[in-house]
Amino acid sequence: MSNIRDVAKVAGVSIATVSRALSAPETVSKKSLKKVHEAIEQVQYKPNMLARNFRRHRAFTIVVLVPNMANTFFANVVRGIEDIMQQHGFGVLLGDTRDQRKREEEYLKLVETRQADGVIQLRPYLEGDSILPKNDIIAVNAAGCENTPYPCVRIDNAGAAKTATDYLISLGHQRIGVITGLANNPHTVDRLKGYQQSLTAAGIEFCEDWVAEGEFTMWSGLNAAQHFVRLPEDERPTAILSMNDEMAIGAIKGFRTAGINIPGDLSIVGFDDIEVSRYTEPALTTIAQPAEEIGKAAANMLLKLLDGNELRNLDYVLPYEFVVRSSSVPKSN
Amino acid sequence: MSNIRDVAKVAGVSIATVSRALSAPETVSKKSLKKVHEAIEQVQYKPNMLARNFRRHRAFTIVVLVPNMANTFFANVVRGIEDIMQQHGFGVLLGDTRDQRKREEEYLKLVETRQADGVIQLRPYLEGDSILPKNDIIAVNAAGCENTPYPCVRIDNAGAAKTATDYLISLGHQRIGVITGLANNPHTVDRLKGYQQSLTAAGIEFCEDWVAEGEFTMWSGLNAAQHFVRLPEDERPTAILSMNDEMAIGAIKGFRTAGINIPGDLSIVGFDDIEVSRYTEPALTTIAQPAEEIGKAAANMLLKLLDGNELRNLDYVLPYEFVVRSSSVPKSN
DNA sequence: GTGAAAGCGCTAACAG
DNA sequence: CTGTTAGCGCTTTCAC
Repeated sequence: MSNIRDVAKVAGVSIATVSRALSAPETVSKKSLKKVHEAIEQVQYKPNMLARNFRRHRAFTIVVLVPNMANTFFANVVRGIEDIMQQHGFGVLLGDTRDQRKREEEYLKLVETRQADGVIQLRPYLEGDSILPKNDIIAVNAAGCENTPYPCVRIDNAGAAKTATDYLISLGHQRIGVITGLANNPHTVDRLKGYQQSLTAAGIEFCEDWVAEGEFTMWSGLNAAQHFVRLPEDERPTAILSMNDEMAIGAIKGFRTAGINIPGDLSIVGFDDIEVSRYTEPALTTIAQPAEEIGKAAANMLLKLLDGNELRNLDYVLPYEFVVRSSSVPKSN
Repeated sequence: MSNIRDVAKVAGVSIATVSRALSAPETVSKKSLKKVHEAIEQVQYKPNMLARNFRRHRAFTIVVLVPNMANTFFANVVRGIEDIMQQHGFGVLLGDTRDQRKREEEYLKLVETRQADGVIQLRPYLEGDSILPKNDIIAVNAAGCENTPYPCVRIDNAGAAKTATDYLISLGHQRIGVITGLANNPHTVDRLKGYQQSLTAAGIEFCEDWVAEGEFTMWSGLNAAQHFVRLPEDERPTAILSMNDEMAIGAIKGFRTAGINIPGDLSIVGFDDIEVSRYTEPALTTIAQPAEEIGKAAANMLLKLLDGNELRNLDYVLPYEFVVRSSSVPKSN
C-alpha cells in the first residue's frame, strides 16, 4: 500500500505538494499537478482517509438513530439523509436502536469518541426519556414533534390529525375512533391533540372508548380493531383515525376478520402514506408525510451545524398532504 | 477535550500505562489501573477513536451495499448485519445504491481508502456487471444466488421456486404464470429455473405468454397483472408465482381492478414473506426467507474474514420455509 | 509492570 | 507556487 511519500518521490515534489494537489488543486501549478497525478497512477495511490480524518479532527461521518429500520417511513427518511450526506462526502452510520435506550447510548458514544461528527435522531423528543440534546453533541431531530429542545424538522402533526378528523366529520361521521401509539409517545400526544381539537370544533364530545392504544405496528393495529369490535354496535365508531398506516393495515385485517366491512361499515384513515397504502384493499386515505424531504432537510441542517453555522430556524415545519383514497366514505344512511 | 497525556499526568503514570489500562487491562497492576480510572473520571477522558483506528490501521467499520433500503426484505437483512456488527464493536455504513452502479463504486471507495474494513453486498452477483469480487477488498454477498464467485450466504432460490410451483400444480393448476424480476437479474434466473423444473417434472409445456417481467416493485407487479388480463380468458393462467411479495401485492391490485377475483379466479404465491403479506387481502402464500438470519450469517462470515481466518464454507445456504395462506386455492372446477 | 521513544499518514503553518 | 517541519493522539516495541 503506497502512501503520500511514495507519490512525492515518484513525482519529484514534496509531500506537501501532493497533499495540496489532492485537497486544494487550485493552489498547485498545472505542471506539478500533472506530475502528481501521473505518480498517483503509477504507484496506485489511494489516500488513507483514516489518517486524513484523524489529522483533520473530523470523521466525515454521522450516525442516524432510528427506532426500527424495517418501518418503511423511517427507511425513507434515512434514504433522504443518506442522499444528502453522500453528496457532501459524509458517510452515514446506521444506528437501529430497536427502541432500546441502551443501544441509543451505545451509538451516541460514536460521536463522543469522534468516530462520528454528529447525529440525527428519528425518535421524537420526550422529556425525561431522551439522550439528546447533550453538551458537545451536534444533533438534529427528524420527523419529531412540537417543542423539541434542539434543531428539528417535522410536519405539523396536530394539524394533520385535525385535517383528517375534520374530513371524517365532513363525511357525516360522529363517532370517530382513534388508534394511537403508546400513550406517552410525543407523536401520540400531538396527533391526539389535533383529533380532539377537531371533535371540539364540531361539538362532539370526546369518549374514552373511542381510543385504542397501539404501538405503531400492524400487529398492534389488529389488536386495536378487536377493541372496537367488542363495543356494542350502536356505540361503535363509524370511522377511525389510525396514527400510522401500519396500524391501519392491521386494523383493516382485524375488522374484516370480524365481519366488518371497510369502508362500507367503517371508514378508516391512516397516517404517513407508505407505499403499500396505495395497494391495500381498500386503498388507504392517509396523511402523506414527505419522508425523504424530511430526511434531506435534517441532513442539510446538520451539515450547516457541523460547519459551525447558526441555524436560522430551529423548528423547520414541512407541509403534509391529505390523500383521499377509498378507505373513507360518507357515513351510511 | 482531554487526551491520553492529560490522563497520564493526573494519574501520575506514563501514557503507555494509560493506553494499556484501556486496551489490555490485565497487563497493568491493580494499583495503576485504579489511578488511571480515577484520572479518566476526573478529566472526563474519552478516547479518540479516530486516532486509535488510524494507529491500528483498522476502521472497525464496514459498509453494506443495498439496492433499496425501502424494501422491507433488504431492511431486515441489514438489521441482522447491524446487530452482529454492533456486538463486535463495528459500525455499519449505509450504502443505499438505488441500483446505480456509480453509487456502488462511490461506496466501495470507502473500503479502498480505509474508511471501512470490508463490505457486504446485497445485490446478487452478475457476471460482467459486478464491482465485486475485487482484489484487496474483503467482501461477502448476502441474499445472493448460485455460483457467486466470493463468499455468499443465501437460500436455494431455484428449489424454493420449484416448491412453490409444485404446490400450485398439486392444487390442480396447469396454466401457471410467473412474474419475474428483470430478465438478467440472477434471482430471476435462479427462480425461473426452479419454476421450469417444476413444469417439466409435471409434463406441462412452458409457455412464453405466462411470463411477465417486473422489477421487484409493487408498481411493476400491477403492470404485470395487466399483461395477464389482456390474454384470452381460456389461455390465462389460473395461478401465478410472483418472484417477490411486493410484485404480488401490486398484481393483486391489478387483477382486482380488472374484476378478477383473488384467489377465486386466480391463485397467487409470493416470495420473501415480508411482514405486510400476512395482512393483505387475501393473505399471501409465500416463500419465507430468513432475512435477519441471512444478515447475521453474512456479518459473521465477514468478521471471520476480517480476522484473517479462512472460511470453511464459501456458499452458505440457509433453509427457506413455504408458508401457505389464503391467496392460493385449488383450481375451480 | 512500567516508561521512553518512535512513528502511523497526513495536514497546515511558515518561510522562502 | 513550493518545501520544510512540527505535530494530531494513540499504540507498540524495547529497555529497564
